[in-house]
Amino acid sequence: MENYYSSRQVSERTGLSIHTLRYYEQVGLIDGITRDSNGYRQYSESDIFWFQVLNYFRSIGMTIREMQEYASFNNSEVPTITARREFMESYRRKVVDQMAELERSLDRIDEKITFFKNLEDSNKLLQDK
Amino acid sequence: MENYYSSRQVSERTGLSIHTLRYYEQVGLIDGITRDSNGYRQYSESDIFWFQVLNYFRSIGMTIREMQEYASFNNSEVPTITARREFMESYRRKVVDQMAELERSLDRIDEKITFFKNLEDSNKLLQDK
DNA sequence: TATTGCTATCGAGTGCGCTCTATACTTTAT
DNA sequence: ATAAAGTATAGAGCGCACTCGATAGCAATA
Repeated sequence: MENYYSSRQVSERTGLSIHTLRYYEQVGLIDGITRDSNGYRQYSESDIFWFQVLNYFRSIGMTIREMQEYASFNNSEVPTITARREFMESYRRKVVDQMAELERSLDRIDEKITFFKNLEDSNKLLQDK
Repeated sequence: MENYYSSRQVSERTGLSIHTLRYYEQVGLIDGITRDSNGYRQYSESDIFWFQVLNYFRSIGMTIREMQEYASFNNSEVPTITARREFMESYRRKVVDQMAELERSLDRIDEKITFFKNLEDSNKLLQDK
């Protein structure tokens, strides 16, 4: 009595394109998808849930490679909650690093803007003479 | 009495690879580079200065397209200081937007981490019983 | 029954920003 | 004189994350 869903339905429920669903399968982000007698994919509820997780990861800027690492916890025998938390904490640090990098860029942009403002001011002074 | 520099020299002084120098020329980020009798490029001091500006832009995450827009000020007749300042202010806003996006990601990551921590805590409680 | 529409696979194409390869000519060092 | 090193062009390749196209089988509707 399990419900199955077509590619189209999963695409609509996850916001991922049908092509992306298959692409994620191809790169090993999801497996074990059942097929009907015609070879059509039958996605389960838990497949949809997993795609939603992947979509969440995508939305926070995670790379495919990083998702693959996370996905490997699914096939693991050992307890994975802690591993998952640590993975997220590690990813959090990457995001913090990215923000710091942007912060540095921002400072350098501000210097540039100040530089141009000073130029504009000197030009104005020249014209006032 | 102008000094000229070879690709290699410019590469060393700017930190850009020789291939990147030519690539930047190819996509129109720099032009008017003189050649010697054998067709070898002779970069001027101002070419080097411009490459350093481009490298700065690259370091703050600017795309080639954005650099091209900025480069167009070089060939402009009208006063460009103000245009350049406004361009940088506009780019500044993009960077601020990117930071806000990362900030949102960070919040969502923290939720996830909290979720896992709660799971770990309940597991611990179960084991203590 | 015919047409439309959904699904399948495989492989190519896209956009970004390089990066590298192949081939050929020139310059410099031994 | 020869070999090594530098420069030139044109075009291919790369890594990422899709995205699209071609072709074909299967399904639902008029």
